[in-house]
Amino acid sequence: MPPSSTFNNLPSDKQERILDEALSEFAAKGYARASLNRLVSRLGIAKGSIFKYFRDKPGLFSQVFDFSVERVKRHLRRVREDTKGQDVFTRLEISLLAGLEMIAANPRLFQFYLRVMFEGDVPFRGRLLASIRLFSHDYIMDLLTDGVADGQLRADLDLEMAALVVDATLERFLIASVMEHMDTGLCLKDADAAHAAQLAAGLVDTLRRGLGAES
Amino acid sequence: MPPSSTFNNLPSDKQERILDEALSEFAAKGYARASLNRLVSRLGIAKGSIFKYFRDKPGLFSQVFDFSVERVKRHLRRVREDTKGQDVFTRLEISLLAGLEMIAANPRLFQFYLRVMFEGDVPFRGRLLASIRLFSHDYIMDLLTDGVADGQLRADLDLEMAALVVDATLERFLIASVMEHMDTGLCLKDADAAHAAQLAAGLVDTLRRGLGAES
Amino acid sequence: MPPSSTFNNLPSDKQERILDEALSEFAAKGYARASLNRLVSRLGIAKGSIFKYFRDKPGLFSQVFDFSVERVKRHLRRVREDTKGQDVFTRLEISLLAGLEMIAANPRLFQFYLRVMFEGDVPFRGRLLASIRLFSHDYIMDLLTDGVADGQLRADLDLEMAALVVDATLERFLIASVMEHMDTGLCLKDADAAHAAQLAAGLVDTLRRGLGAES
Amino acid sequence: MPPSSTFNNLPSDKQERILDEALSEFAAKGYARASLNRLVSRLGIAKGSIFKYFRDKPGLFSQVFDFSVERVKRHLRRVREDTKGQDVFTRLEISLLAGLEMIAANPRLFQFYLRVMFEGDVPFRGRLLASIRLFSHDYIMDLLTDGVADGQLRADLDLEMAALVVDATLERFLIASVMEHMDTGLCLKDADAAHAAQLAAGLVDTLRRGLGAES
DNA sequence: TATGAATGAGGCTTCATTCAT
DNA sequence: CATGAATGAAGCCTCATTCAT
Repeated sequence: MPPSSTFNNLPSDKQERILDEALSEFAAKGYARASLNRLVSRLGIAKGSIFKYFRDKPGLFSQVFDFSVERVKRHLRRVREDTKGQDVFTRLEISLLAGLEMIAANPRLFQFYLRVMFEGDVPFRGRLLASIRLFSHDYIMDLLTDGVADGQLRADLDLEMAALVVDATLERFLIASVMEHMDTGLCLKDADAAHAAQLAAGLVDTLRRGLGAES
Repeated sequence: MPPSSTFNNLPSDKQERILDEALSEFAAKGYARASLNRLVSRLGIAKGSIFKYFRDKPGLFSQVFDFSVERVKRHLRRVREDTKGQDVFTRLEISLLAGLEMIAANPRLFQFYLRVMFEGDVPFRGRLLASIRLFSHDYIMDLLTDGVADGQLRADLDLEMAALVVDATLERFLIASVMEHMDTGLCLKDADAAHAAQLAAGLVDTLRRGLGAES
Repeated sequence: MPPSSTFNNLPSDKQERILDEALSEFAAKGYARASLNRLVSRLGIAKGSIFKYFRDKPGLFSQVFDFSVERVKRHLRRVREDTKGQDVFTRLEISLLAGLEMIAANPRLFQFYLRVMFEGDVPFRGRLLASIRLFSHDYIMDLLTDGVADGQLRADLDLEMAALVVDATLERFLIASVMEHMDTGLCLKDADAAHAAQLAAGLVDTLRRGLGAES
Repeated sequence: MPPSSTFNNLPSDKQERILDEALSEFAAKGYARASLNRLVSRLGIAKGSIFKYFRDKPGLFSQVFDFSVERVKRHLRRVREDTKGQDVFTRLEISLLAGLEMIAANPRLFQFYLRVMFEGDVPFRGRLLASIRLFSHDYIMDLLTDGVADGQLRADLDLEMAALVVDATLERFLIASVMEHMDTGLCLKDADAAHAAQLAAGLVDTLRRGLGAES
């Protein structure tokens, strides 16, 4: 369900402001407890407009999700471009650190993601989680393919399997790094960032030992 | 805040039924979205009764938490008793498997726990999480102390530190094992149980290498 | 509606405690908002008992009223006895001061009285107010009759009329003295007591000039 | 706390009808026992609307108070204008009679005021009473100032003190005149109105003797 | 007789959604 | 197109009263 043309015709900064404020609301309260009343009053727009734009609360939610995930994807795709040609494990490590930075810089996004995962009655839940996993898988698959082409990975590697391992490892790392700090509101503090970087390096090293070419 | 004497004077099967049904509601909907209306109508009791028993929605929640956690504790304490005298790492592995079995047998409990962790405005959140962590810490500390007495652990081991490592490792394992199956409603399927057991063995082996006595 | 025999058979200190605590509740919350739940829980008795004793919330209220007013009447009757033989205006002044003291000592009583006057749906309201006024009238009538017999009052005085005037004057004085202090919770402070006494003297003096014998 | 813009945008006759019906409810039942359910069903509007308009029960109450007091103030200010140039004591007497008439014409208003004074847990009680007292003080002060300018009052008069005396006297008179008729529902009957006017004249005469210029 | 568990009506409040202007 | 007033279901909670034990 795309947003209504009414919404698409809005000046794009207003579009962003609406989606951004909605992200804040969903991240703070989860899907069900998020209040469109609060949202429109913070935005200073009419309540009816939200329904014109997105038809529904589920519609808004879905849109916010796509918008937010797209922000992350854009950033990661750039990382992938910028590191083209480098060693595959270095690229993995840089990607992982980028993820950590994004979480630190904008915890709402990860909070939102966790809500989608753990709240029960979120609309489109299956679709949303699958969409994330798909991107994640493709992203890693890309890196690995490059790595094989450059001879940095064992030639006999089952790429699908390897992607699964890497994906799971990285995601679990991110979640774990967040979980240790749930008490303080899901926000990584600076001190921890350094520590996290060190851990990330170790993690990637482990992967290299498992998947890297022998030499 | 103990439950009111009104509740304590109830026949204990009714007590259990109420707490159990409430656990289901909280596990399914989280704190805020759990509906006391739904609960009482499922229980077939009057709305007022719940408030006589627990005073509050937070009061009910707190009680359900204590009740549920106590069930887990009782079970684990028995595991600890039953394995007394065995090798410390074997005991850790058995405990871990017991945890996995409990999750498989009664996913509501773990779901409830995750809700407490990830939902924002849960009452007593800090206290509740701390209470779990404390038990977890004490439980492992006990095993390790026995292990040191029996010479199964390095004599120079910093027990507090070791307990922290083991605790974190085990908890993360449980959470991870659940997260892989969130899509299907937080329930481990049989096939996965076998796989999980294998992983658990590997995990414990790693710990043995790190903490075990040299011989 | 007298209290049930069940209540009359109670040890009289328990009777008093129940009525006294009920007075507190009614004085603090008014009739409608007074909570029998709170009352029984403060008393530590079963909820059913209240209904056995007094049948109803109105029944309890009526009983509390009679009990409380009786306390005042007893006190004032004693004042009347103790001052027998003294000058009638002195007796009026002493009575007035006694009223002020009672208000200062136990504001709940007067608060309760004001609630009966100003709250809308109080049961038996008419009867209760009439009962107070009747006592008040008879009390003053008694003093005046003595005063006439002793030649302290003009012989041609219309006693009924005079009683009315005195009654209204005194009651208004009490209410006024309380109203000035409503903000502070209906309680006369010590400093004001002195002031009030002075005013009372002036008031009685005025009455003497209007009603007294010429000499 | 002003009423929400939602309310201000309503056609003003609807605004008045809502506030007026709410005044009736509060006057009849007091704050705590006033029922918004009853109110909305009498008004024939949806329950949610009241909360959009006033946010709260306290919010509605506060608004009703301001609205009602404003009506009184408007009327009294007009009296003050219309009598400009007349003798200060005449103006006081007219004002007092105007107050009596308003009470007779619309007893709900005074009943409401008494509820605020005597009910315990009324929100904003302090602020509301103070607001009345302030107006009252300023009103009288105005009359007295004019009186001094015109040489109708003793030149050496302490205006603040005199205002206090007049204010207290008039207010007490109003309350007393109402209290005598509480049994019949706070409504002055016609017969009493005549009597009250006579008393008012006497009262003002007393003030003149105390405060007036000597000649 | 005393108890206290059960009841359900009614209280205030929030919310997503609709629709006339 | 935007607005925002109206709606009413559903939420939590309190209370007086009843009745089986």
